[in-house]
Amino acid sequence: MLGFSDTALMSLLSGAIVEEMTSAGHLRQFEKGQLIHSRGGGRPGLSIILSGRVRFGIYHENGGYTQASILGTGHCFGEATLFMGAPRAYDAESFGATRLLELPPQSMTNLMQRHPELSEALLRTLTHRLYAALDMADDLRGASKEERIEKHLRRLIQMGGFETNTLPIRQTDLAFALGLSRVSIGKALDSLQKNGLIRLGYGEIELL
Amino acid sequence: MLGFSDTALMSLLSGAIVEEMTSAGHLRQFEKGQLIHSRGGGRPGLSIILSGRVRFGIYHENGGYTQASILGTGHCFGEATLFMGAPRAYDAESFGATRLLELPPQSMTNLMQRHPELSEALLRTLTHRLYAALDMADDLRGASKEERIEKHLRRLIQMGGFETNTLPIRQTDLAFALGLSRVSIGKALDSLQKNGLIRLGYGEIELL
DNA sequence: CCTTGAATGCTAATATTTTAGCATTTATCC
DNA sequence: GGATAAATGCTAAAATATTAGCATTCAAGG
Repeated sequence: MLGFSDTALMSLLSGAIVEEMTSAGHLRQFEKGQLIHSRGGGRPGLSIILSGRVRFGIYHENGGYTQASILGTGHCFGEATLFMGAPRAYDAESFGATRLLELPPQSMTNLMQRHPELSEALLRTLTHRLYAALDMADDLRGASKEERIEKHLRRLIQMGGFETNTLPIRQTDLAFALGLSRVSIGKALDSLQKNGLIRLGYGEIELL
Repeated sequence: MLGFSDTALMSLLSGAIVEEMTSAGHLRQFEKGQLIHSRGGGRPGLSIILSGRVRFGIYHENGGYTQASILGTGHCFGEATLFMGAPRAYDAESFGATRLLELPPQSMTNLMQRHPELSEALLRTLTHRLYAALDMADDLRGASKEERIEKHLRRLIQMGGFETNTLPIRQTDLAFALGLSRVSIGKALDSLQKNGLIRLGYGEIELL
Protein backbone atom coordinates (compact mmCIF):
# COMPACT_ATOMS: atom_id res chain seq x y z
CA MET A 1 0.00 0.00 0.00
CA LEU A 2 2.75 2.40 -0.95
CA GLY A 3 2.07 6.11 -0.81
CA PHE A 4 -1.16 5.78 1.12
CA SER A 5 -1.77 7.76 4.21
CA ASP A 6 -2.16 5.18 6.97
CA THR A 7 -5.52 6.59 7.94
CA ALA A 8 -6.86 6.13 4.40
CA LEU A 9 -9.58 3.56 3.85
CA MET A 10 -7.54 1.51 1.38
CA SER A 11 -4.64 1.06 3.77
CA LEU A 12 -7.03 -0.52 6.28
CA LEU A 13 -8.42 -3.17 3.93
CA SER A 14 -7.11 -6.61 2.99
CA GLY A 15 -6.33 -7.46 -0.62
CA ALA A 16 -9.26 -9.88 -0.87
CA ILE A 17 -11.83 -7.20 -0.09
CA VAL A 18 -10.16 -4.68 -2.36
CA GLU A 19 -10.48 -7.15 -5.23
CA GLU A 20 -14.12 -7.79 -4.52
CA MET A 21 -14.81 -4.07 -4.30
CA THR A 22 -13.00 -3.47 -7.57
CA SER A 23 -15.23 -5.92 -9.38
CA ALA A 24 -18.39 -4.60 -7.69
CA GLY A 25 -17.68 -0.95 -8.45
CA HIS A 26 -17.01 0.86 -11.63
CA LEU A 27 -14.05 2.94 -12.70
CA ARG A 28 -14.09 6.63 -13.62
CA GLN A 29 -11.09 8.49 -14.95
CA PHE A 30 -10.42 12.21 -14.85
CA GLU A 31 -7.79 14.49 -16.24
CA LYS A 32 -6.39 17.43 -14.32
CA GLY A 33 -9.02 19.91 -13.11
CA GLN A 34 -12.20 18.12 -14.21
CA LEU A 35 -15.43 18.44 -12.26
CA ILE A 36 -16.33 15.21 -10.44
CA HIS A 37 -19.54 16.38 -8.83
CA SER A 38 -21.22 19.60 -7.77
CA ARG A 39 -22.35 20.69 -4.36
CA GLY A 40 -26.00 19.89 -3.78
CA GLY A 41 -26.20 17.20 -6.45
CA GLY A 42 -24.30 14.08 -7.34
CA ARG A 43 -25.29 10.45 -7.50
CA PRO A 44 -25.15 8.71 -4.12
CA GLY A 45 -22.37 6.19 -3.52
CA LEU A 46 -18.92 5.79 -2.09
CA SER A 47 -15.96 6.89 -4.19
CA ILE A 48 -12.45 5.60 -3.58
CA ILE A 49 -9.43 7.41 -4.95
CA LEU A 50 -7.34 4.74 -6.72
CA SER A 51 -4.78 7.26 -7.90
CA GLY A 52 -4.44 11.00 -7.94
CA ARG A 53 -6.07 13.57 -5.69
CA VAL A 54 -9.44 15.24 -5.30
CA ARG A 55 -9.96 18.81 -4.20
CA PHE A 56 -13.13 19.77 -2.32
CA GLY A 57 -14.44 23.27 -1.99
CA ILE A 58 -17.21 25.63 -2.97
CA TYR A 59 -17.35 27.75 -6.09
CA HIS A 60 -19.26 30.86 -5.15
CA GLU A 61 -21.62 32.67 -7.46
CA ASN A 62 -19.49 35.82 -7.26
CA GLY A 63 -16.59 33.89 -8.80
CA GLY A 64 -14.73 33.19 -5.56
CA TYR A 65 -13.65 29.78 -4.40
CA THR A 66 -13.35 28.36 -0.89
CA GLN A 67 -11.14 25.34 -0.60
CA ALA A 68 -12.19 22.91 2.12
CA SER A 69 -9.74 20.03 1.76
CA ILE A 70 -7.76 17.76 -0.49
CA LEU A 71 -7.94 13.98 -0.29
CA GLY A 72 -5.25 11.75 -1.78
CA THR A 73 -4.87 8.20 -3.06
CA GLY A 74 -6.51 5.57 -0.88
CA HIS A 75 -9.02 7.90 0.71
CA CYS A 76 -12.75 7.70 0.16
CA PHE A 77 -15.52 10.29 -0.04
CA GLY A 78 -19.27 10.37 -0.37
CA GLU A 79 -19.97 8.76 3.02
CA ALA A 80 -22.65 11.36 3.66
CA THR A 81 -24.65 10.21 0.64
CA LEU A 82 -24.55 6.67 1.98
CA PHE A 83 -25.02 7.13 5.70
CA MET A 84 -26.95 10.37 5.91
CA GLY A 85 -28.78 10.37 2.60
CA ALA A 86 -27.39 13.87 2.15
CA PRO A 87 -26.51 15.58 -1.12
CA ARG A 88 -22.88 16.44 -1.89
CA ALA A 89 -21.60 19.09 0.49
CA TYR A 90 -18.80 20.37 -1.75
CA ASP A 91 -17.84 20.77 -5.37
CA ALA A 92 -15.25 18.10 -6.12
CA GLU A 93 -12.66 18.23 -8.88
CA SER A 94 -9.63 16.18 -9.85
CA PHE A 95 -6.46 17.87 -8.65
CA GLY A 96 -4.29 15.94 -11.08
CA ALA A 97 -4.92 12.89 -13.30
CA THR A 98 -7.22 10.82 -11.11
CA ARG A 99 -8.88 7.39 -11.12
CA LEU A 100 -11.93 6.73 -8.96
CA LEU A 101 -13.63 3.52 -7.98
CA GLU A 102 -17.32 4.22 -7.51
CA LEU A 103 -19.55 1.95 -5.45
CA PRO A 104 -23.31 2.46 -5.53
CA PRO A 105 -25.22 2.26 -2.23
CA GLN A 106 -26.58 -1.24 -2.92
CA SER A 107 -23.13 -2.68 -3.54
CA MET A 108 -21.83 -1.09 -0.37
CA THR A 109 -24.67 -2.45 1.75
CA ASN A 110 -24.02 -5.85 0.26
CA LEU A 111 -20.28 -5.73 0.80
CA MET A 112 -20.57 -4.44 4.35
CA GLN A 113 -22.98 -7.17 5.33
CA ARG A 114 -20.62 -9.86 4.12
CA HIS A 115 -17.43 -8.22 5.41
CA PRO A 116 -17.47 -6.75 8.92
CA GLU A 117 -13.88 -5.76 8.17
CA LEU A 118 -15.12 -3.18 5.70
CA SER A 119 -17.39 -1.52 8.25
CA GLU A 120 -14.56 -1.45 10.74
CA ALA A 121 -12.20 0.15 8.24
CA LEU A 122 -14.82 2.80 7.44
CA LEU A 123 -15.32 3.45 11.15
CA ARG A 124 -11.60 3.99 11.54
CA THR A 125 -11.23 6.40 8.64
CA LEU A 126 -14.31 8.36 9.64
CA THR A 127 -13.13 8.63 13.23
CA HIS A 128 -9.78 9.93 11.99
CA ARG A 129 -11.51 12.41 9.75
CA LEU A 130 -13.83 13.51 12.58
CA TYR A 131 -10.94 14.19 14.92
CA ALA A 132 -9.01 15.97 12.19
CA ALA A 133 -12.06 18.21 11.68
CA LEU A 134 -12.42 18.85 15.43
CA ASP A 135 -8.73 19.63 15.60
CA MET A 136 -9.12 22.08 12.74
CA ALA A 137 -12.04 23.76 14.50
CA ASP A 138 -9.96 24.00 17.68
CA ASP A 139 -7.19 25.69 15.72
CA LEU A 140 -9.54 28.11 14.03
CA ARG A 141 -10.71 29.50 17.32
CA GLY A 142 -7.65 29.16 19.49
CA ALA A 143 -4.40 29.24 17.65
CA SER A 144 -2.36 32.13 16.26
CA LYS A 145 -2.24 32.78 12.52
CA GLU A 146 1.17 31.15 12.25
CA GLU A 147 0.13 28.01 14.13
CA ARG A 148 -3.03 27.77 12.07
CA ILE A 149 -1.09 27.94 8.82
CA GLU A 150 1.48 25.39 9.88
CA LYS A 151 -1.13 22.91 11.08
CA HIS A 152 -3.23 23.41 7.97
CA LEU A 153 -0.27 22.69 5.72
CA ARG A 154 0.54 19.54 7.69
CA ARG A 155 -3.04 18.36 7.37
CA LEU A 156 -2.99 18.98 3.62
CA ILE A 157 0.18 16.91 3.25
CA GLN A 158 -1.21 14.15 5.47
CA MET A 159 -4.67 13.87 3.90
CA GLY A 160 -3.60 14.76 0.38
CA GLY A 161 -0.91 12.13 0.37
CA PHE A 162 1.72 14.45 -1.09
CA GLU A 163 5.06 12.65 -1.25
CA THR A 164 7.18 15.77 -1.10
CA ASN A 165 6.59 18.57 1.37
CA THR A 166 5.95 21.03 -1.45
CA LEU A 167 2.28 21.90 -1.75
CA PRO A 168 0.81 23.36 -4.94
CA ILE A 169 -1.33 25.95 -3.22
CA ARG A 170 -1.84 29.67 -3.72
CA GLN A 171 -1.79 32.15 -0.85
CA THR A 172 -5.30 33.12 -1.89
CA ASP A 173 -6.47 29.55 -1.29
CA LEU A 174 -4.80 29.48 2.10
CA ALA A 175 -6.45 32.76 2.99
CA PHE A 176 -9.91 31.41 2.15
CA ALA A 177 -9.24 28.09 3.87
CA LEU A 178 -8.23 29.80 7.08
CA GLY A 179 -10.74 32.62 6.98
CA LEU A 180 -8.17 35.40 6.78
CA SER A 181 -7.31 38.04 4.23
CA ARG A 182 -4.49 37.60 1.75
CA VAL A 183 -2.54 40.41 3.39
CA SER A 184 -2.70 38.71 6.79
CA ILE A 185 -1.69 35.38 5.32
CA GLY A 186 1.16 37.06 3.49
CA LYS A 187 2.52 38.57 6.68
CA ALA A 188 2.23 35.30 8.60
CA LEU A 189 3.87 33.33 5.79
CA ASP A 190 6.65 35.86 5.71
CA SER A 191 7.26 35.44 9.41
CA LEU A 192 7.15 31.64 9.11
CA GLN A 193 9.67 31.80 6.30
CA LYS A 194 11.98 34.02 8.32
CA ASN A 195 11.87 31.45 11.10
CA GLY A 196 12.92 28.77 8.62
CA LEU A 197 9.69 26.77 8.90
CA ILE A 198 8.56 27.14 5.31
CA ARG A 199 9.83 28.21 1.91
CA LEU A 200 7.61 30.29 -0.33
CA GLY A 201 7.43 29.78 -4.08
CA TYR A 202 5.20 30.94 -6.87
CA GLY A 203 1.93 29.07 -6.35
CA GLU A 204 3.55 26.67 -3.93
CA ILE A 205 4.66 26.40 -0.33
CA GLU A 206 7.25 23.99 1.02
CA LEU A 207 7.06 22.83 4.62
CA LEU A 208 10.58 22.33 6.02
CA MET B 1 -36.83 6.79 21.91
CA LEU B 2 -38.30 9.98 23.31
CA GLY B 3 -36.04 13.00 23.71
CA PHE B 4 -33.25 11.57 21.64
CA SER B 5 -31.70 13.52 18.85
CA ASP B 6 -32.41 11.49 15.72
CA THR B 7 -28.74 11.41 14.86
CA ALA B 8 -27.85 9.89 18.24
CA LEU B 9 -26.55 6.35 18.30
CA MET B 10 -29.37 5.05 20.50
CA SER B 11 -32.10 6.27 18.18
CA LEU B 12 -30.55 4.20 15.38
CA LEU B 13 -30.53 0.90 17.27
CA SER B 14 -33.22 -1.72 17.72
CA GLY B 15 -34.45 -2.69 21.16
CA ALA B 16 -32.86 -6.14 20.95
CA ILE B 17 -29.36 -4.76 20.48
CA VAL B 18 -29.82 -2.17 23.17
CA GLU B 19 -30.73 -4.92 25.62
CA GLU B 20 -27.71 -6.97 24.69
CA MET B 21 -25.46 -3.94 25.03
CA THR B 22 -26.94 -3.11 28.39
CA SER B 23 -26.06 -6.52 29.75
CA ALA B 24 -22.60 -6.49 28.16
CA GLY B 25 -21.67 -3.06 29.49
CA HIS B 26 -21.58 -1.64 32.92
CA LEU B 27 -23.36 1.33 34.40
CA ARG B 28 -21.76 4.44 35.87
CA GLN B 29 -23.67 7.20 37.58
CA PHE B 30 -22.65 10.82 38.06
CA GLU B 31 -24.07 13.77 39.87
CA LYS B 32 -23.99 17.27 38.46
CA GLY B 33 -20.50 18.51 37.56
CA GLN B 34 -18.46 15.38 38.25
CA LEU B 35 -15.34 14.54 36.25
CA ILE B 36 -15.88 11.56 33.93
CA HIS B 37 -12.44 11.43 32.41
CA SER B 38 -9.47 13.72 31.79
CA ARG B 39 -7.89 14.73 28.53
CA GLY B 40 -4.94 12.50 27.70
CA GLY B 41 -6.01 9.62 29.90
CA GLY B 42 -9.11 7.54 30.39
CA ARG B 43 -9.82 3.88 29.97
CA PRO B 44 -10.59 2.89 26.39
CA GLY B 45 -14.15 1.98 25.51
CA LEU B 46 -17.39 3.35 24.18
CA SER B 47 -19.65 5.29 26.52
CA ILE B 48 -23.33 5.77 25.85
CA ILE B 49 -25.30 8.49 27.59
CA LEU B 50 -28.41 6.77 28.99
CA SER B 51 -29.67 9.94 30.64
CA GLY B 52 -28.33 13.41 31.25
CA ARG B 53 -25.68 15.31 29.38
CA VAL B 54 -21.90 15.37 29.13
CA ARG B 55 -19.85 18.48 28.55
CA PHE B 56 -16.51 18.24 26.71
CA GLY B 57 -13.77 20.81 26.86
CA ILE B 58 -10.30 21.55 28.08
CA TYR B 59 -9.34 22.89 31.50
CA HIS B 60 -6.23 24.96 30.98
CA GLU B 61 -3.39 25.18 33.44
CA ASN B 62 -3.94 28.93 33.78
CA GLY B 63 -7.43 28.25 35.13
CA GLY B 64 -9.30 28.93 31.89
CA TYR B 65 -11.74 26.56 30.25
CA THR B 66 -12.51 25.98 26.59
CA GLN B 67 -15.80 24.30 25.94
CA ALA B 68 -15.82 22.09 22.85
CA SER B 69 -19.30 20.56 22.85
CA ILE B 70 -22.15 19.08 24.80
CA LEU B 71 -23.63 15.67 24.02
CA GLY B 72 -27.06 14.64 25.25
CA THR B 73 -28.99 11.47 26.00
CA GLY B 74 -28.61 8.75 23.40
CA HIS B 75 -25.27 9.97 22.08
CA CYS B 76 -22.02 8.08 22.44
CA PHE B 77 -18.43 9.12 22.94
CA GLY B 78 -15.02 7.51 23.15
CA GLU B 79 -14.97 6.28 19.53
CA ALA B 80 -11.41 7.54 19.19
CA THR B 81 -10.22 5.19 21.94
CA LEU B 82 -11.81 2.28 20.08
CA PHE B 83 -11.06 3.04 16.45
CA MET B 84 -7.91 5.11 16.67
CA GLY B 85 -6.37 3.82 19.87
CA ALA B 86 -6.11 7.45 20.89
CA PRO B 87 -6.26 8.88 24.41
CA ARG B 88 -9.18 11.10 25.43
CA ALA B 89 -9.09 14.38 23.52
CA TYR B 90 -11.13 16.39 26.03
CA ASP B 91 -11.95 16.61 29.70
CA ALA B 92 -15.47 15.25 30.14
CA GLU B 93 -17.84 16.08 32.97
CA SER B 94 -21.46 15.44 33.74
CA PHE B 95 -23.54 18.50 32.94
CA GLY B 96 -26.42 17.36 35.10
CA ALA B 97 -27.26 14.05 36.83
CA THR B 98 -26.02 11.54 34.27
CA ARG B 99 -26.02 7.79 33.70
CA LEU B 100 -23.50 6.20 31.35
CA LEU B 101 -23.33 2.73 29.84
CA GLU B 102 -19.69 1.81 29.35
CA LEU B 103 -18.62 -0.86 26.90
CA PRO B 104 -15.00 -2.06 26.91
CA PRO B 105 -13.25 -2.56 23.55
CA GLN B 106 -13.60 -6.36 23.65
CA SER B 107 -17.35 -6.24 24.17
CA MET B 108 -17.72 -3.77 21.33
CA THR B 109 -15.69 -5.90 18.92
CA ASN B 110 -17.80 -8.86 19.91
CA LEU B 111 -21.11 -7.04 19.52
CA MET B 112 -20.16 -5.48 16.20
CA GLN B 113 -19.16 -8.80 14.73
CA ARG B 114 -22.47 -10.34 15.62
CA HIS B 115 -24.59 -7.31 14.71
CA PRO B 116 -23.79 -5.49 11.44
CA GLU B 117 -26.61 -3.15 12.46
CA LEU B 118 -24.46 -1.78 15.27
CA SER B 119 -21.60 -0.92 12.91
CA GLU B 120 -24.01 0.76 10.57
CA ALA B 121 -25.54 2.83 13.34
CA LEU B 122 -22.07 3.90 14.45
CA LEU B 123 -21.19 4.83 10.87
CA ARG B 124 -24.28 6.99 10.69
CA THR B 125 -23.67 8.86 13.93
CA LEU B 126 -20.01 9.40 13.11
CA THR B 127 -20.84 10.70 9.65
CA HIS B 128 -23.32 13.12 11.20
CA ARG B 129 -20.75 14.23 13.74
CA LEU B 130 -18.10 14.62 11.02
CA TYR B 131 -20.31 16.85 8.91
CA ALA B 132 -21.36 18.85 11.96
CA ALA B 133 -17.67 19.43 12.68
CA LEU B 134 -16.94 20.42 9.08
CA ASP B 135 -19.90 22.74 9.16
CA MET B 136 -18.60 24.31 12.35
CA ALA B 137 -15.18 24.79 10.77
CA ASP B 138 -16.83 26.41 7.74
CA ASP B 139 -18.65 28.80 10.04
CA LEU B 140 -15.54 29.66 12.01
CA ARG B 141 -13.78 30.91 8.92
CA GLY B 142 -16.58 32.26 6.82
CA ALA B 143 -19.53 33.51 8.79
CA SER B 144 -20.11 36.73 10.68
CA LYS B 145 -20.08 36.79 14.47
CA GLU B 146 -23.86 36.80 14.60
CA GLU B 147 -24.24 33.84 12.25
CA ARG B 148 -21.58 31.94 14.14
CA ILE B 149 -23.35 32.45 17.44
CA GLU B 150 -26.73 31.47 16.09
CA LYS B 151 -25.44 28.31 14.43
CA HIS B 152 -23.45 27.37 17.51
CA LEU B 153 -26.51 27.68 19.71
CA ARG B 154 -28.53 25.54 17.31
CA ARG B 155 -25.84 22.88 17.33
CA LEU B 156 -25.76 22.88 21.13
CA ILE B 157 -29.53 22.38 21.28
CA GLN B 158 -29.40 19.66 18.62
CA MET B 159 -26.47 17.67 20.01
CA GLY B 160 -27.15 18.37 23.64
CA GLY B 161 -30.75 17.21 23.36
CA PHE B 162 -32.14 20.20 25.24
CA GLU B 163 -35.94 20.03 25.22
CA THR B 164 -36.46 23.75 25.61
CA ASN B 165 -34.62 26.36 23.61
CA THR B 166 -33.09 27.82 26.75
CA LEU B 167 -29.42 26.94 27.06
CA PRO B 168 -27.59 27.12 30.39
CA ILE B 169 -24.48 28.76 29.02
CA ARG B 170 -22.40 31.75 30.06
CA GLN B 171 -21.27 34.41 27.62
CA THR B 172 -17.73 33.58 28.69
CA ASP B 173 -18.20 29.98 27.51
CA LEU B 174 -19.61 31.18 24.20
CA ALA B 175 -16.64 33.50 23.76
CA PHE B 176 -14.17 30.66 24.28
CA ALA B 177 -16.15 28.26 22.10
CA LEU B 178 -16.18 30.72 19.21
CA GLY B 179 -12.69 32.10 19.66
CA LEU B 180 -13.79 35.66 20.39
CA SER B 181 -13.53 37.98 23.35
CA ARG B 182 -16.34 38.44 25.81
CA VAL B 183 -16.80 42.05 24.68
CA SER B 184 -17.27 40.99 21.06
CA ILE B 185 -19.68 38.26 22.03
CA GLY B 186 -21.58 40.71 24.19
CA LYS B 187 -22.04 43.13 21.33
CA ALA B 188 -23.12 40.42 18.91
CA LEU B 189 -25.57 38.94 21.44
CA ASP B 190 -26.98 42.40 22.00
CA SER B 191 -27.56 42.85 18.29
CA LEU B 192 -29.13 39.38 18.00
CA GLN B 193 -31.44 40.19 20.88
CA LYS B 194 -32.46 43.48 19.29
CA ASN B 195 -33.37 41.57 16.14
CA GLY B 196 -35.57 39.28 18.22
CA LEU B 197 -33.55 36.14 17.52
CA ILE B 198 -32.51 35.43 21.09
CA ARG B 199 -33.33 36.41 24.64
CA LEU B 200 -30.51 36.95 27.11
CA GLY B 201 -30.72 35.84 30.72
CA TYR B 202 -28.34 35.46 33.59
CA GLY B 203 -26.18 32.46 32.69
CA GLU B 204 -28.59 31.42 29.98
CA ILE B 205 -29.55 32.20 26.42
CA GLU B 206 -32.87 31.42 24.80
CA LEU B 207 -33.08 30.85 21.07
CA LEU B 208 -36.38 32.13 19.69
C1' DC C 1 -33.68 40.57 53.55
C1' DC C 2 -28.88 41.08 53.50
C1' DT C 3 -24.49 39.46 52.00
C1' DT C 4 -21.57 37.59 48.71
C1' DG C 5 -19.65 35.76 44.54
C1' DA C 6 -20.61 35.26 39.89
C1' DA C 7 -22.07 36.98 35.58
C1' DT C 8 -22.98 40.68 32.63
C1' DG C 9 -22.61 45.71 30.95
C1' DC C 10 -19.82 49.32 29.68
C1' DT C 11 -15.78 52.19 28.32
C1' DA C 12 -11.63 53.88 26.04
C1' DA C 13 -7.00 53.02 24.66
C1' DT C 14 -4.43 49.69 22.06
C1' DA C 15 -3.69 46.25 18.76
C1' DT C 16 -4.94 43.74 14.85
C1' DT C 17 -7.23 42.93 10.44
C1' DT C 18 -9.36 44.19 6.28
C1' DT C 19 -9.94 46.78 2.18
C1' DA C 20 -8.49 48.58 -2.08
C1' DG C 21 -5.25 49.89 -4.85
C1' DC C 22 -1.18 49.55 -7.56
C1' DA C 23 3.66 47.59 -8.26
C1' DT C 24 6.42 43.71 -8.98
C1' DT C 25 7.62 39.06 -9.93
C1' DT C 26 6.81 34.59 -12.14
C1' DA C 27 5.48 31.00 -15.48
C1' DT C 28 3.64 30.04 -19.91
C1' DC C 29 2.63 30.38 -24.58
C1' DC C 30 3.59 31.95 -28.85
C1' DG D 1 12.72 36.42 -25.88
C1' DG D 2 8.56 39.15 -25.72
C1' DA D 3 3.79 39.35 -24.43
C1' DT D 4 0.39 38.07 -21.23
C1' DA D 5 -2.11 36.49 -17.32
C1' DA D 6 -1.62 35.00 -12.79
C1' DA D 7 0.35 35.27 -8.39
C1' DT D 8 2.68 37.72 -4.93
C1' DG D 9 4.45 42.12 -2.50
C1' DC D 10 3.47 46.34 -0.56
C1' DT D 11 1.06 50.40 1.44
C1' DA D 12 -2.01 53.39 4.23
C1' DA D 13 -6.58 54.42 5.69
C1' DA D 14 -10.62 52.42 7.68
C1' DA D 15 -12.86 49.00 10.22
C1' DT D 16 -12.92 45.68 13.77
C1' DA D 17 -11.40 43.14 17.88
C1' DT D 18 -8.89 42.83 22.24
C1' DT D 19 -7.48 44.25 26.67
C1' DA D 20 -8.16 45.81 31.23
C1' DG D 21 -10.62 47.99 34.25
C1' DC D 22 -14.57 49.08 36.97
C1' DA D 23 -19.78 49.35 37.54
C1' DT D 24 -23.91 46.98 37.73
C1' DT D 25 -27.11 43.24 38.02
C1' DC D 26 -28.42 38.76 39.44
C1' DA D 27 -29.06 34.36 42.26
C1' DA D 28 -28.24 31.66 46.25
C1' DG D 29 -27.44 30.92 51.11
C1' DG D 30 -27.59 32.20 55.51
